[in-house]
Amino acid sequence: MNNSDISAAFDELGDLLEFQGANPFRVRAYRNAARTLKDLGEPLATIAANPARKLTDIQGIGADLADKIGVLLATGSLPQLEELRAQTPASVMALMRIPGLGPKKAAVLFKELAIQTLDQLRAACEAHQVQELKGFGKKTEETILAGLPLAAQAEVRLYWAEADVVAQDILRQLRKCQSIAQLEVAGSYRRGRETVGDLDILAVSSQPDEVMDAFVALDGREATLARGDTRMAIRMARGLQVDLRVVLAESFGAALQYFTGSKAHNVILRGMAKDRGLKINEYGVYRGEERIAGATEEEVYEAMDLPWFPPELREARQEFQWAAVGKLPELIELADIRGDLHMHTTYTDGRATLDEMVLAARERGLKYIAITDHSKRVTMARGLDGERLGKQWDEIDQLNATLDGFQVLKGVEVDILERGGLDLPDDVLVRADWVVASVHYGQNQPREQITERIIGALENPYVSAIAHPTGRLINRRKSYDVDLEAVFQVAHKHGKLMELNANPARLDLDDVACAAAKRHGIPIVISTDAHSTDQLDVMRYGIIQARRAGLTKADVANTRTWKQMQKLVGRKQA
DNA sequence: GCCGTTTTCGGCCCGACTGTTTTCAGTCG
Repeated sequence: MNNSDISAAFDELGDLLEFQGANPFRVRAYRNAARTLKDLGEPLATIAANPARKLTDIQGIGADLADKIGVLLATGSLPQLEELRAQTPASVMALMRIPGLGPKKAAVLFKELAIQTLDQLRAACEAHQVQELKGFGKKTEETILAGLPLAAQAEVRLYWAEADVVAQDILRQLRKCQSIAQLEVAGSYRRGRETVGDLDILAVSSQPDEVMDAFVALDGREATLARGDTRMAIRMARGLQVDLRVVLAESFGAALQYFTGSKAHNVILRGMAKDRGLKINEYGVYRGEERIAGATEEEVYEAMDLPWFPPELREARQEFQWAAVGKLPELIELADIRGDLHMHTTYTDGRATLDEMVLAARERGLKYIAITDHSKRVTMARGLDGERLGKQWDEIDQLNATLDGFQVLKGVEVDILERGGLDLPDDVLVRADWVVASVHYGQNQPREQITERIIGALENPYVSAIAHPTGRLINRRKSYDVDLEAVFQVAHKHGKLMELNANPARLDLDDVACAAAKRHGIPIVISTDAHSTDQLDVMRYGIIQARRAGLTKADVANTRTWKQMQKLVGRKQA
């Protein structure tokens, strides 16, 4: 079992225990542990196998959970989990996906009416059995019926890039409301998570009713879910929920901090406040009745002697430890990027010509790009053999002769073949300035085989980097089963780079894996994999993911000049 | 279930909104 399997087991235990009405703090302990283990970046098996180390040194892992990790590693299952599963059909857990139905109400439905599936729940509502239950009523029954279709459709989280379009449109519309003094989108959107489940809008106004009227009038609103004095929630297309919170200017910082989260980050922050005899809520920081901070995020954090945290770091991972020693990383910014080292042209499956890509890259302020069209195995993209590649490289040489202050690198995205090895011979690759290698076929091979293929590519002296190293497509396709730890060790040994693919559907290496690669001393290269000129703009999504990983300008290779890059990858001077 | 320089028991972040309630529980973020 790997870390994410064990993390999933703890998450499931938390869900099942919550449904059983267990102590909520016990439930939280399982969920905290699940989150910590998913972010760990080092295999639990490695720690467990080392007698000099203890699993209980991991924050949130005590004697009990350490034992359970041991059992999971040794046997691949957990008796307690099996037992709980037997008591609670998986379909019952789906009841809790209905908005307004939590563990308590779901348990009542299960115990009183023996409801086990969403279909049975619908029938019970239609027979008006549900409204007779204690704690339920006519309204609850209607809410459940209205929520059934939402629970049936799998929970869809939008790509950050998609959420960004909706968020910017909402901001544009709300800015017309005269009574709004300040406006921000908080939540996981502000933290730059790769997917966003809902949007949290924060507005400063002394006229909450006017703001809410503007909110109701938004183009694209499909339903109003709640409306109170200061809080409101609506649903937009694709089931996207948008929450609005209206606060006074004196509370803006506290509210922005609070609604940006993450929840785990806030729990730690509030615990720190409590230790100091302070209380933090969304209105401010309080000592007794007296408010001592709240107008800005900076003063909220300062009240705890903490620096302002970039939202991307607020995941309760490393940020409080970094802050404690004054070593918060200075995160990379889009303007730091000098070159883009993965893109395609009409030679293969790109939609723009070589000249068009160069012009678009120069317009975006880049100093160099690598053209990395596909190799021949990728037949769907009309991949290049040595001869056609040579023709492209001749064209690049001629083009470079005409360019001033900009360089086009002769590159290729060489396919890592199913049986291992690369799709182009070394005598072709040696002539390239930059080679990215990637897996396109045989993605379902077993872990050892995929890992071996990628390691084989890293051992080729002419390969510069591995592109989209896990192959996942967010919401659509899982990662290959690759042992990244083993890959990183070999990459570091041979001085190779790893790509963070900036395409909003890929974004791999992800934040956790990027941070792990950094610990191995591997430079990250953030690339667009652009197949058209406008796709060069996806670079900003990669930057956000890199920031979430805590990467600085120095950690990202393509913030350097190409000359500096060449020293990094140990290739010949052009 | 975790945690500890007030510590090995008794805490564990905090408030808004809804619906079902005559004062609060459940859900949500």
